[in-house]
Amino acid sequence: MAKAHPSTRHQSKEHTRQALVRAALKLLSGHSFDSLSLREVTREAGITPTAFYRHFDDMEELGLVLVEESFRSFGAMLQDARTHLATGSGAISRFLEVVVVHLHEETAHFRFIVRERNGGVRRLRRAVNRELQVFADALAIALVPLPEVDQWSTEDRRMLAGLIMETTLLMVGELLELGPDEEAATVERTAHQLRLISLGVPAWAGPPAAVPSD
Amino acid sequence: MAKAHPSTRHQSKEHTRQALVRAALKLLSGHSFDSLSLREVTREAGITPTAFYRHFDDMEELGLVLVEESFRSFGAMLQDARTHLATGSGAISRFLEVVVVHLHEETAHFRFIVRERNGGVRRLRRAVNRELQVFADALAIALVPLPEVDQWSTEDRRMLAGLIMETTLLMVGELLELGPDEEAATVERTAHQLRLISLGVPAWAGPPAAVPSD
DNA sequence: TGTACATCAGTGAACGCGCGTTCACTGATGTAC
DNA sequence: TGTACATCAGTGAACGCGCGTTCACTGATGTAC
Repeated sequence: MAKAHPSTRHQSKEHTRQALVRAALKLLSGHSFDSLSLREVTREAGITPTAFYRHFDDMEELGLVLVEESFRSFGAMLQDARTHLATGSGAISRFLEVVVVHLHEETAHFRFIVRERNGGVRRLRRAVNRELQVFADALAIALVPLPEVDQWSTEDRRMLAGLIMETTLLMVGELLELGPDEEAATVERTAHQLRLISLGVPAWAGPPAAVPSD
Repeated sequence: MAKAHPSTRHQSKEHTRQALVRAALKLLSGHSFDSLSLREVTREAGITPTAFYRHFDDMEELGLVLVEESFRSFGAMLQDARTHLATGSGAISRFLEVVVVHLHEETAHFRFIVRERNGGVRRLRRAVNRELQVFADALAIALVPLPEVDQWSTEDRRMLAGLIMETTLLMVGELLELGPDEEAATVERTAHQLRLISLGVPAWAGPPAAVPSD
Protein backbone atom coordinates (compact mmCIF):
# COMPACT_ATOMS: atom_id res chain seq x y z
CA MET A 1 0.00 0.00 0.00
CA ALA A 2 3.00 2.26 0.28
CA LYS A 3 2.46 4.68 -2.63
CA ALA A 4 4.67 7.39 -1.24
CA HIS A 5 6.86 7.68 -4.33
CA PRO A 6 5.27 7.58 -7.79
CA SER A 7 7.20 4.44 -8.78
CA THR A 8 9.26 4.11 -11.89
CA ARG A 9 6.63 2.02 -13.61
CA HIS A 10 3.93 4.69 -13.36
CA GLN A 11 6.38 7.31 -14.49
CA SER A 12 7.49 5.48 -17.58
CA LYS A 13 3.94 4.50 -18.47
CA GLU A 14 2.95 8.12 -18.20
CA HIS A 15 5.93 9.03 -20.33
CA THR A 16 4.82 6.67 -23.11
CA ARG A 17 1.27 7.92 -22.85
CA GLN A 18 2.43 11.45 -23.38
CA ALA A 19 4.52 10.30 -26.33
CA LEU A 20 1.32 8.92 -27.88
CA VAL A 21 -0.52 12.17 -27.29
CA ARG A 22 2.33 14.22 -28.71
CA ALA A 23 2.64 11.91 -31.70
CA ALA A 24 -1.07 12.25 -32.44
CA LEU A 25 -0.98 16.04 -32.21
CA LYS A 26 2.04 16.16 -34.50
CA LEU A 27 0.43 13.96 -37.12
CA LEU A 28 -2.81 15.93 -36.92
CA SER A 29 -1.12 18.94 -38.47
CA GLY A 30 -1.51 17.25 -41.84
CA HIS A 31 -4.61 15.15 -41.22
CA SER A 32 -8.03 15.19 -39.75
CA PHE A 33 -8.57 12.94 -36.77
CA ASP A 34 -10.73 10.39 -38.51
CA SER A 35 -8.05 9.59 -41.04
CA LEU A 36 -5.43 9.16 -38.33
CA SER A 37 -4.47 5.53 -37.80
CA LEU A 38 -3.47 3.77 -34.64
CA ARG A 39 -0.37 2.30 -36.25
CA GLU A 40 0.68 5.72 -37.51
CA VAL A 41 0.49 7.12 -33.98
CA THR A 42 2.42 4.29 -32.38
CA ARG A 43 5.06 4.43 -35.10
CA GLU A 44 5.56 8.13 -34.47
CA ALA A 45 5.63 7.54 -30.72
CA GLY A 46 8.24 4.80 -31.13
CA ILE A 47 6.28 1.87 -29.73
CA THR A 48 4.59 -1.26 -31.05
CA PRO A 49 0.97 -0.99 -32.23
CA THR A 50 -0.01 -3.51 -29.58
CA ALA A 51 1.27 -1.36 -26.75
CA PHE A 52 -1.29 1.31 -27.64
CA TYR A 53 -3.93 -0.74 -25.84
CA ARG A 54 -2.05 -0.42 -22.56
CA HIS A 55 -3.06 3.27 -22.66
CA PHE A 56 -6.32 3.65 -24.54
CA ASP A 57 -9.21 1.37 -25.49
CA ASP A 58 -9.25 2.79 -29.00
CA MET A 59 -8.43 5.88 -31.03
CA GLU A 60 -11.61 7.67 -30.00
CA GLU A 61 -10.50 7.58 -26.38
CA LEU A 62 -7.20 9.15 -27.42
CA GLY A 63 -9.24 11.78 -29.25
CA LEU A 64 -11.18 12.66 -26.13
CA VAL A 65 -7.91 13.06 -24.23
CA LEU A 66 -6.75 15.42 -26.97
CA VAL A 67 -9.91 17.47 -26.47
CA GLU A 68 -9.23 17.70 -22.77
CA GLU A 69 -5.60 18.65 -23.23
CA SER A 70 -6.32 21.16 -25.99
CA PHE A 71 -8.84 22.94 -23.82
CA ARG A 72 -6.33 23.21 -21.01
CA SER A 73 -4.34 25.39 -23.41
CA PHE A 74 -7.47 27.23 -24.44
CA GLY A 75 -8.39 27.90 -20.82
CA ALA A 76 -4.86 29.02 -20.00
CA MET A 77 -5.07 31.48 -22.85
CA LEU A 78 -8.34 32.98 -21.62
CA GLN A 79 -6.98 33.11 -18.09
CA ASP A 80 -3.90 34.93 -19.33
CA ALA A 81 -6.03 37.25 -21.42
CA ARG A 82 -8.11 38.12 -18.39
CA THR A 83 -5.17 39.03 -16.19
CA HIS A 84 -3.58 41.16 -18.92
CA LEU A 85 -6.83 42.67 -19.82
CA ALA A 86 -9.00 44.98 -17.85
CA THR A 87 -11.34 47.04 -19.97
CA GLY A 88 -10.75 50.27 -21.81
CA SER A 89 -8.30 51.67 -24.25
CA GLY A 90 -6.33 49.18 -26.30
CA ALA A 91 -8.07 46.28 -24.60
CA ILE A 92 -9.02 44.57 -27.84
CA SER A 93 -5.55 44.74 -29.36
CA ARG A 94 -3.95 43.50 -26.19
CA PHE A 95 -6.44 40.66 -25.95
CA LEU A 96 -5.70 39.56 -29.49
CA GLU A 97 -1.97 39.77 -28.84
CA VAL A 98 -2.38 37.35 -25.97
CA VAL A 99 -4.34 35.03 -28.25
CA VAL A 100 -1.63 35.15 -30.90
CA VAL A 101 1.13 34.43 -28.39
CA HIS A 102 -0.69 31.38 -27.04
CA LEU A 103 -1.51 30.24 -30.55
CA HIS A 104 2.19 30.21 -31.39
CA GLU A 105 3.00 28.28 -28.23
CA GLU A 106 0.34 25.63 -28.59
CA THR A 107 -0.43 25.58 -32.29
CA ALA A 108 -1.35 21.89 -32.34
CA HIS A 109 -3.94 22.31 -29.60
CA PHE A 110 -5.64 25.22 -31.30
CA ARG A 111 -5.59 23.52 -34.66
CA PHE A 112 -7.18 20.46 -33.12
CA ILE A 113 -10.03 22.52 -31.67
CA VAL A 114 -10.65 24.49 -34.85
CA ARG A 115 -10.50 21.43 -37.10
CA GLU A 116 -12.41 18.91 -35.05
CA ARG A 117 -15.22 21.16 -33.92
CA ASN A 118 -16.67 20.60 -37.39
CA GLY A 119 -14.78 17.40 -38.09
CA GLY A 120 -15.96 13.99 -39.12
CA VAL A 121 -16.09 12.26 -35.74
CA ARG A 122 -19.32 12.93 -33.96
CA ARG A 123 -18.20 12.29 -30.39
CA LEU A 124 -15.20 14.55 -30.82
CA ARG A 125 -17.29 17.28 -32.42
CA ARG A 126 -19.71 17.14 -29.50
CA ALA A 127 -16.93 17.14 -26.94
CA VAL A 128 -15.21 20.14 -28.53
CA ASN A 129 -18.41 22.14 -28.82
CA ARG A 130 -19.43 21.28 -25.28
CA GLU A 131 -16.13 22.71 -24.05
CA LEU A 132 -16.51 25.81 -26.21
CA GLN A 133 -19.94 26.33 -24.70
CA VAL A 134 -18.47 26.14 -21.21
CA PHE A 135 -15.87 28.77 -22.04
CA ALA A 136 -18.41 31.01 -23.76
CA ASP A 137 -20.59 30.86 -20.65
CA ALA A 138 -17.58 31.73 -18.50
CA LEU A 139 -16.87 34.69 -20.76
CA ALA A 140 -20.51 35.75 -20.47
CA ILE A 141 -20.12 35.85 -16.69
CA ALA A 142 -16.86 37.74 -17.00
CA LEU A 143 -18.75 40.41 -18.93
CA VAL A 144 -21.14 41.15 -16.06
CA PRO A 145 -19.05 43.87 -14.40
CA LEU A 146 -18.89 45.95 -17.56
CA PRO A 147 -21.07 49.00 -17.02
CA GLU A 148 -22.91 48.81 -20.32
CA VAL A 149 -23.69 45.14 -20.01
CA ASP A 150 -24.59 44.77 -16.36
CA GLN A 151 -28.30 45.18 -16.94
CA TRP A 152 -28.47 42.72 -19.81
CA SER A 153 -30.24 39.40 -19.54
CA THR A 154 -28.11 36.28 -19.13
CA GLU A 155 -29.18 35.18 -22.57
CA ASP A 156 -28.09 38.42 -24.19
CA ARG A 157 -24.75 38.26 -22.44
CA ARG A 158 -24.25 34.76 -23.76
CA MET A 159 -25.17 35.94 -27.22
CA LEU A 160 -22.48 38.65 -26.97
CA ALA A 161 -19.91 36.30 -25.45
CA GLY A 162 -20.53 33.78 -28.23
CA LEU A 163 -20.04 36.43 -30.88
CA ILE A 164 -16.76 37.57 -29.34
CA MET A 165 -15.46 34.06 -28.90
CA GLU A 166 -16.39 32.95 -32.39
CA THR A 167 -14.92 36.02 -34.02
CA THR A 168 -11.70 35.32 -32.16
CA LEU A 169 -11.77 31.64 -33.05
CA LEU A 170 -12.31 32.51 -36.68
CA MET A 171 -9.11 34.53 -36.52
CA VAL A 172 -7.31 31.55 -35.01
CA GLY A 173 -8.46 29.39 -37.90
CA GLU A 174 -7.21 31.94 -40.40
CA LEU A 175 -3.86 32.39 -38.70
CA LEU A 176 -3.25 28.64 -38.83
CA GLU A 177 -3.16 28.96 -42.62
CA LEU A 178 -0.80 31.91 -42.76
CA GLY A 179 2.90 32.56 -42.44
CA PRO A 180 4.09 34.79 -39.57
CA ASP A 181 4.50 37.82 -41.81
CA GLU A 182 0.92 37.64 -43.06
CA GLU A 183 -0.64 37.62 -39.62
CA ALA A 184 -0.82 41.32 -38.89
CA ALA A 185 -3.56 42.14 -41.39
CA THR A 186 -5.78 39.33 -40.12
CA VAL A 187 -5.31 40.34 -36.50
CA GLU A 188 -6.08 43.94 -37.34
CA ARG A 189 -9.21 42.96 -39.21
CA THR A 190 -10.38 40.93 -36.25
CA ALA A 191 -9.64 43.86 -33.94
CA HIS A 192 -11.87 46.02 -36.10
CA GLN A 193 -14.62 43.44 -36.01
CA LEU A 194 -14.48 43.26 -32.24
CA ARG A 195 -14.51 47.04 -32.02
CA LEU A 196 -17.51 47.20 -34.31
CA ILE A 197 -19.28 44.75 -32.03
CA SER A 198 -18.33 46.78 -28.97
CA LEU A 199 -19.80 49.86 -30.63
CA GLY A 200 -23.10 48.06 -30.91
CA VAL A 201 -23.20 47.26 -27.22
CA PRO A 202 -24.30 50.68 -25.88
CA ALA A 203 -27.11 50.74 -28.46
CA TRP A 204 -28.40 47.32 -27.55
CA ALA A 205 -31.62 47.33 -25.57
CA GLY A 206 -32.67 43.71 -25.59
CA PRO A 207 -34.36 41.73 -28.30
CA PRO A 208 -38.09 42.54 -28.29
CA ALA A 209 -39.22 46.16 -28.32
CA ALA A 210 -36.91 49.20 -28.16
CA VAL A 211 -36.03 49.18 -31.86
CA PRO A 212 -39.08 49.72 -34.13
CA SER A 213 -38.98 46.12 -35.30
CA ASP A 214 -36.47 43.31 -35.51
CA MET B 1 -18.29 16.44 -86.19
CA ALA B 2 -22.06 16.48 -85.92
CA LYS B 3 -22.56 17.25 -82.21
CA ALA B 4 -26.09 18.55 -82.60
CA HIS B 5 -27.58 16.18 -80.03
CA PRO B 6 -25.72 15.43 -76.79
CA SER B 7 -25.39 11.72 -77.62
CA THR B 8 -26.39 8.89 -75.33
CA ARG B 9 -22.82 8.19 -74.37
CA HIS B 10 -22.20 11.66 -73.00
CA GLN B 11 -25.50 11.57 -71.22
CA SER B 12 -24.88 8.30 -69.47
CA LYS B 13 -21.32 9.24 -68.60
CA GLU B 14 -22.64 12.44 -67.08
CA HIS B 15 -25.23 10.38 -65.23
CA THR B 16 -22.56 8.16 -63.68
CA ARG B 17 -20.45 11.15 -62.82
CA GLN B 18 -23.32 12.70 -60.95
CA ALA B 19 -23.88 9.39 -59.18
CA LEU B 20 -20.29 9.57 -57.94
CA VAL B 21 -20.75 13.13 -56.74
CA ARG B 22 -24.01 12.28 -55.01
CA ALA B 23 -22.48 9.17 -53.45
CA ALA B 24 -19.57 11.19 -52.09
CA LEU B 25 -21.85 13.85 -50.62
CA LYS B 26 -23.99 11.21 -48.99
CA LEU B 27 -21.05 9.43 -47.43
CA LEU B 28 -19.58 12.73 -46.23
CA SER B 29 -22.44 13.14 -43.78
CA GLY B 30 -20.64 10.70 -41.51
CA HIS B 31 -17.05 11.31 -42.52
CA SER B 32 -14.52 13.91 -43.29
CA PHE B 33 -13.26 14.02 -46.84
CA ASP B 34 -9.80 12.72 -46.11
CA SER B 35 -11.11 9.50 -44.64
CA LEU B 36 -13.40 8.92 -47.62
CA SER B 37 -12.18 6.11 -49.85
CA LEU B 38 -12.45 5.74 -53.58
CA ARG B 39 -13.88 2.24 -53.27
CA GLU B 40 -16.47 3.44 -50.79
CA VAL B 41 -17.66 6.09 -53.24
CA THR B 42 -17.86 3.74 -56.23
CA ARG B 43 -19.65 1.12 -54.14
CA GLU B 44 -22.26 3.67 -53.12
CA ALA B 45 -22.54 4.89 -56.71
CA GLY B 46 -23.03 1.35 -57.98
CA ILE B 47 -19.98 1.06 -60.22
CA THR B 48 -16.64 -0.72 -60.20
CA PRO B 49 -13.69 1.01 -58.48
CA THR B 50 -11.85 1.02 -61.80
CA ALA B 51 -14.55 3.04 -63.52
CA PHE B 52 -13.87 5.93 -61.17
CA TYR B 53 -10.84 6.84 -63.27
CA ARG B 54 -13.05 7.45 -66.31
CA HIS B 55 -14.34 10.52 -64.43
CA PHE B 56 -11.64 11.81 -62.09
CA ASP B 57 -7.86 11.45 -61.86
CA ASP B 58 -8.10 10.89 -58.12
CA MET B 59 -10.21 11.64 -55.07
CA GLU B 60 -8.82 15.14 -54.71
CA GLU B 61 -10.21 16.06 -58.10
CA LEU B 62 -13.60 14.80 -56.99
CA GLY B 63 -13.21 16.95 -53.90
CA LEU B 64 -12.60 20.06 -55.96
CA VAL B 65 -15.75 19.31 -57.94
CA LEU B 66 -17.63 19.07 -54.64
CA VAL B 67 -16.31 22.50 -53.70
CA GLU B 68 -17.56 23.92 -56.98
CA GLU B 69 -20.96 22.30 -56.69
CA SER B 70 -21.39 23.21 -53.04
CA PHE B 71 -20.71 26.85 -53.78
CA ARG B 72 -23.31 26.85 -56.51
CA SER B 73 -25.80 26.15 -53.72
CA PHE B 74 -24.16 28.74 -51.53
CA GLY B 75 -24.36 31.34 -54.28
CA ALA B 76 -27.96 30.46 -55.05
CA MET B 77 -28.78 31.01 -51.41
CA LEU B 78 -27.16 34.44 -51.34
CA GLN B 79 -28.88 35.33 -54.60
CA ASP B 80 -32.22 34.28 -53.17
CA ALA B 81 -31.50 36.18 -49.97
CA ARG B 82 -30.78 39.31 -51.94
CA THR B 83 -34.01 39.23 -53.94
CA HIS B 84 -36.08 38.58 -50.81
CA LEU B 85 -34.19 41.07 -48.85
CA ALA B 86 -34.07 44.81 -49.24
CA THR B 87 -33.05 46.60 -46.08
CA GLY B 88 -35.05 47.68 -43.10
CA SER B 89 -37.49 46.14 -40.70
CA GLY B 90 -37.34 42.39 -40.31
CA ALA B 91 -34.54 42.14 -42.83
CA ILE B 92 -32.30 40.07 -40.60
CA SER B 93 -34.96 37.52 -39.70
CA ARG B 94 -36.03 37.16 -43.30
CA PHE B 95 -32.44 36.75 -44.39
CA LEU B 96 -31.87 33.99 -41.86
CA GLU B 97 -35.09 32.28 -42.90
CA VAL B 98 -33.81 32.13 -46.46
CA VAL B 99 -30.57 30.64 -45.18
CA VAL B 100 -32.42 28.00 -43.18
CA VAL B 101 -34.61 27.03 -46.14
CA HIS B 102 -31.60 26.57 -48.41
CA LEU B 103 -29.76 24.70 -45.70
CA HIS B 104 -32.61 22.19 -45.53
CA GLU B 105 -32.62 21.79 -49.29
CA GLU B 106 -28.91 21.33 -49.74
CA THR B 107 -27.72 20.09 -46.39
CA ALA B 108 -24.87 18.05 -47.84
CA HIS B 109 -23.41 21.05 -49.69
CA PHE B 110 -23.45 23.26 -46.64
CA ARG B 111 -22.02 20.56 -44.44
CA PHE B 112 -19.22 20.05 -46.92
CA ILE B 113 -18.32 23.74 -46.85
CA VAL B 114 -18.44 24.03 -43.08
CA ARG B 115 -16.50 20.83 -42.48
CA GLU B 116 -13.82 21.09 -45.13
CA ARG B 117 -13.01 24.74 -44.71
CA ASN B 118 -11.00 23.64 -41.68
CA GLY B 119 -10.59 20.03 -42.76
CA GLY B 120 -7.52 17.91 -43.18
CA VAL B 121 -6.97 18.30 -46.93
CA ARG B 122 -4.99 21.39 -47.72
CA ARG B 123 -6.07 21.91 -51.32
CA LEU B 124 -9.72 21.57 -50.39
CA ARG B 125 -9.35 23.92 -47.45
CA ARG B 126 -7.75 26.50 -49.73
CA ALA B 127 -10.40 26.07 -52.41
CA VAL B 128 -13.24 26.45 -49.91
CA ASN B 129 -11.77 29.52 -48.29
CA ARG B 130 -10.99 31.09 -51.64
CA GLU B 131 -14.66 30.74 -52.58
CA LEU B 132 -15.79 32.13 -49.25
CA GLN B 133 -13.54 35.11 -49.84
CA VAL B 134 -15.16 35.69 -53.23
CA PHE B 135 -18.62 35.67 -51.71
CA ALA B 136 -17.59 37.89 -48.81
CA ASP B 137 -16.21 40.42 -51.31
CA ALA B 138 -19.46 40.27 -53.26
CA LEU B 139 -21.36 40.89 -50.08
CA ALA B 140 -19.10 43.83 -49.32
CA ILE B 141 -20.02 45.36 -52.67
CA ALA B 142 -23.68 44.66 -52.05
CA LEU B 143 -23.40 46.73 -48.88
CA VAL B 144 -22.32 49.87 -50.73
CA PRO B 145 -25.82 51.30 -51.32
CA LEU B 146 -26.65 51.24 -47.61
CA PRO B 147 -26.72 54.83 -46.42
CA GLU B 148 -24.63 54.28 -43.29
CA VAL B 149 -21.96 52.32 -45.09
CA ASP B 150 -21.56 54.21 -48.35
CA GLN B 151 -18.71 56.35 -47.09
CA TRP B 152 -16.73 53.46 -45.63
CA SER B 153 -13.45 52.32 -47.06
CA THR B 154 -13.45 49.14 -49.12
CA GLU B 155 -11.44 47.45 -46.42
CA ASP B 156 -13.93 48.34 -43.71
CA ARG B 157 -16.80 47.10 -45.82
CA ARG B 158 -15.00 43.81 -46.28
CA MET B 159 -14.43 43.63 -42.57
CA LEU B 160 -18.16 44.05 -41.99
CA ALA B 161 -19.13 41.64 -44.75
CA GLY B 162 -16.78 39.02 -43.32
CA LEU B 163 -18.29 39.39 -39.88
CA ILE B 164 -21.81 39.01 -41.23
CA MET B 165 -20.93 36.01 -43.37
CA GLU B 166 -19.02 34.24 -40.63
CA THR B 167 -21.72 34.79 -38.06
CA THR B 168 -24.20 33.29 -40.49
CA LEU B 169 -21.90 30.40 -41.32
CA LEU B 170 -21.43 29.68 -37.65
CA MET B 171 -25.19 29.33 -37.38
CA VAL B 172 -25.15 26.92 -40.30
CA GLY B 173 -22.56 24.80 -38.53
CA GLU B 174 -24.65 24.71 -35.39
CA LEU B 175 -27.88 23.89 -37.19
CA LEU B 176 -26.21 20.90 -38.83
CA GLU B 177 -25.89 19.37 -35.37
CA LEU B 178 -29.46 20.00 -34.29
CA GLY B 179 -32.87 18.48 -34.84
CA PRO B 180 -35.52 20.62 -36.59
CA ASP B 181 -37.26 21.49 -33.30
CA GLU B 182 -34.08 22.85 -31.75
CA GLU B 183 -33.32 25.25 -34.55
CA ALA B 184 -35.40 28.24 -33.52
CA ALA B 185 -33.27 29.24 -30.53
CA THR B 186 -30.07 29.13 -32.56
CA VAL B 187 -31.56 31.17 -35.39
CA GLU B 188 -32.87 33.72 -32.94
CA ARG B 189 -29.51 34.00 -31.24
CA THR B 190 -27.85 34.60 -34.58
CA ALA B 191 -30.47 37.22 -35.43
CA HIS B 192 -29.58 39.04 -32.23
CA GLN B 193 -25.89 38.86 -33.03
CA LEU B 194 -26.49 40.33 -36.48
CA ARG B 195 -28.65 43.04 -34.99
CA LEU B 196 -25.97 43.86 -32.44
CA ILE B 197 -23.50 44.18 -35.30
CA SER B 198 -25.87 46.41 -37.24
CA LEU B 199 -26.20 48.64 -34.18
CA GLY B 200 -22.45 49.16 -34.23
CA VAL B 201 -22.49 50.30 -37.84
CA PRO B 202 -23.73 53.88 -37.34
CA ALA B 203 -21.12 54.39 -34.61
CA TRP B 204 -18.25 53.17 -36.76
CA ALA B 205 -15.96 55.87 -38.00
CA GLY B 206 -13.04 53.97 -39.42
CA PRO B 207 -10.15 52.38 -37.61
CA PRO B 208 -7.62 55.06 -36.66
CA ALA B 209 -8.77 58.21 -34.93
CA ALA B 210 -12.42 59.09 -34.13
CA VAL B 211 -12.61 56.95 -30.98
CA PRO B 212 -10.23 58.09 -28.20
CA SER B 213 -7.93 55.10 -28.63
CA ASP B 214 -7.89 51.50 -29.86
C1' DT C 1 19.24 -7.24 2.95
C1' DG C 2 17.74 -11.38 0.21
C1' DT C 3 14.59 -14.41 -2.02
C1' DA C 4 10.47 -15.88 -4.37
C1' DC C 5 6.52 -14.54 -6.71
C1' DA C 6 3.23 -11.15 -8.99
C1' DT C 7 2.46 -7.47 -12.00
C1' DC C 8 2.30 -5.44 -16.30
C1' DA C 9 4.41 -2.23 -20.21
C1' DG C 10 5.96 -3.40 -24.30
C1' DT C 11 7.10 -7.18 -28.06
C1' DG C 12 6.56 -9.74 -32.37
C1' DA C 13 4.07 -12.84 -35.23
C1' DA C 14 -0.15 -13.57 -37.24
C1' DC C 15 -5.02 -12.88 -39.00
C1' DG C 16 -8.32 -11.22 -42.32
C1' DC C 17 -9.75 -6.96 -44.60
C1' DG C 18 -10.29 -2.81 -47.40
C1' DC C 19 -7.45 0.08 -49.75
C1' DG C 20 -5.57 2.49 -54.56
C1' DT C 21 -4.01 1.31 -58.82
C1' DT C 22 -2.65 -1.78 -63.00
C1' DC C 23 -4.12 -4.40 -66.72
C1' DA C 24 -6.34 -6.72 -70.46
C1' DC C 25 -11.10 -7.19 -71.56
C1' DT C 26 -16.11 -6.52 -73.28
C1' DG C 27 -19.74 -4.87 -75.58
C1' DA C 28 -22.70 -1.02 -76.47
C1' DT C 29 -22.63 3.48 -78.80
C1' DG C 30 -20.83 6.55 -82.34
C1' DT C 31 -18.84 7.53 -86.96
C1' DA C 32 -17.45 7.08 -91.87
C1' DC C 33 -18.60 5.58 -96.04
C1' DT D 1 -30.47 2.16 -94.86
C1' DG D 2 -26.44 -1.08 -94.11
C1' DT D 3 -21.79 -2.35 -93.04
C1' DA D 4 -17.24 -2.08 -91.07
C1' DC D 5 -14.43 0.03 -87.85
C1' DA D 6 -13.33 3.20 -83.82
C1' DT D 7 -14.33 4.80 -79.43
C1' DC D 8 -14.66 4.34 -74.71
C1' DA D 9 -17.58 3.60 -70.13
C1' DG D 10 -17.54 0.08 -67.30
C1' DT D 11 -15.73 -4.86 -65.87
C1' DG D 12 -13.17 -8.26 -63.12
C1' DA D 13 -8.94 -10.23 -61.63
C1' DA D 14 -4.82 -9.23 -59.55
C1' DC D 15 -1.02 -6.77 -56.94
C1' DG D 16 1.20 -5.24 -52.80
C1' DC D 17 0.26 -2.51 -48.65
C1' DG D 18 -1.26 -0.58 -44.24
C1' DC D 19 -4.85 -1.29 -41.30
C1' DG D 20 -6.99 -2.84 -36.26
C1' DT D 21 -6.95 -6.45 -33.28
C1' DT D 22 -5.65 -11.23 -31.19
C1' DC D 23 -2.40 -13.88 -28.87
C1' DA D 24 1.28 -15.89 -26.26
C1' DC D 25 5.54 -13.98 -24.79
C1' DT D 26 9.46 -11.46 -22.19
C1' DG D 27 11.77 -9.30 -18.87
C1' DA D 28 12.11 -5.35 -15.89
C1' DT D 29 9.81 -3.39 -11.84
C1' DG D 30 7.14 -3.89 -7.61
C1' DT D 31 5.66 -6.48 -3.41
C1' DA D 32 5.51 -9.83 0.47
C1' DC D 33 7.91 -12.11 3.66
